[in-house]
Amino acid sequence: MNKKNQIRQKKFLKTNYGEIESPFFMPDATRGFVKFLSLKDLSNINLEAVVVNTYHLFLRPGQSFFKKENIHKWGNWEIPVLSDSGGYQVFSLIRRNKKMGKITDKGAYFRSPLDGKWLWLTPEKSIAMQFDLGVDMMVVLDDPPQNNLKKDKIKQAVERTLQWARRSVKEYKRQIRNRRISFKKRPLLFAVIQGGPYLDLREYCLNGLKKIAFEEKDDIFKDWDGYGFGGRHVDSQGNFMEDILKATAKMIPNNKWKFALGIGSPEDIVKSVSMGWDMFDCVIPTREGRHGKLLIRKYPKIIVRNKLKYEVVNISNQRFKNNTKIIDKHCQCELCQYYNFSFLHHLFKYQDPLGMRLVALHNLKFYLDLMNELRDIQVV
RNA sequence: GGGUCGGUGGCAGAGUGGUCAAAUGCACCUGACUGUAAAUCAGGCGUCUUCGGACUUCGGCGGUUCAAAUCCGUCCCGGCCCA
Repeated sequence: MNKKNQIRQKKFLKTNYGEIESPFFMPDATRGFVKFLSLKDLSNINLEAVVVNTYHLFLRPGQSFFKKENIHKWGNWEIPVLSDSGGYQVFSLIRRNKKMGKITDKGAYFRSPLDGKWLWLTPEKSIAMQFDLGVDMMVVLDDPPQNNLKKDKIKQAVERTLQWARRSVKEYKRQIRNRRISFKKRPLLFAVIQGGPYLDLREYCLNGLKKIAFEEKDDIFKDWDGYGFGGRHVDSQGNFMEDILKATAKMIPNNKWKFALGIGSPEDIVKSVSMGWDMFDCVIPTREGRHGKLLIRKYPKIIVRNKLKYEVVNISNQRFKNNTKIIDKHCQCELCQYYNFSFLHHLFKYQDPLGMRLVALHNLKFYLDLMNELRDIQVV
């Protein structure tokens, strides 16, 4: 470790379901479960928190279901659960495909991909649903624009995000009051900073969010618990938008949690941690795992100047047919303990769910190990 | 032995004179995936290529035709029916 490196200040996020040390990674359990992975699988790799999705759980099993159940009891989640607001679906469903709905100042009007039914998602409904879910951390509904839109369109999305954030806080306070939740037991509330690739818009958005917090401040709501980086963090070529991520992290007060929504690839995470981002969630380890992309760490495990040594291989490639080596003899996951490249390749040639599960699990372990490592060093 | 239907690219299976290097599916090869409409999606899949094309293919051989996977003859092989 060179002299510029310094021991990172230990930070712990306190939730109703325990503390998590920063930085940490949460897999996406969008529909209330991490695809292909059981609670036992997840506990075997010491998973610390998950992200569920308000929109998807709204569709099924539905809000009324959660009037009687909560996500912890129902899904038997004994770790902190964060719910995303459905804001990303405003982007991924509606903004990317107009047939899927429309966005108005009132909220987002979705056509369900499940059965075609229409669903209004407003900032208020999103917050109320997140209370019904009984999660430990929640995010306000936001409007994430494509990065390549004209600046005035992105400004519009920022304005809408701000307006929605204010309505979200009001609903948050209303819910806390009605449910008589103590300040200590409250779910944490995250705002989302939009602004696309424009730093001045990001700054404008952050200032707007701070202003809302100031104006809405009372004995129930003191301030945002954290801020998320909204929208897309990669440009149209898929390059990580390092500068804007770095500048945005710098603007956020250090006593606030910095949530890098949807980030990202292992190297993007390493960079983001060095910028000060604390929290991450991403579908890469699980989705790409199911698609046969296997992350393999290289030894010795060192991270120098934000460079992480690892390789990503497609296990379906013919070259693995006869490779009977163990995948990573240092890895403690089920895949590396019991199987080899060749057998895994075989599982994928038959598209057996076992292969998909094993790789998703392995990749997730890769991410969790990486986060553990990043806790011990301040990467410069 | 007689009759009849059929033999198409790794497999299944379209096509029945030119628009056919030949639909489609599977298999195979490769790539993409970043707050999950994703066990999904995209591309390639005869040979060679200076990426413009060039060359060899639809059981074998031989014809007809300007032109044949497609029509005719014959042979080989397979299914079914009759002896």
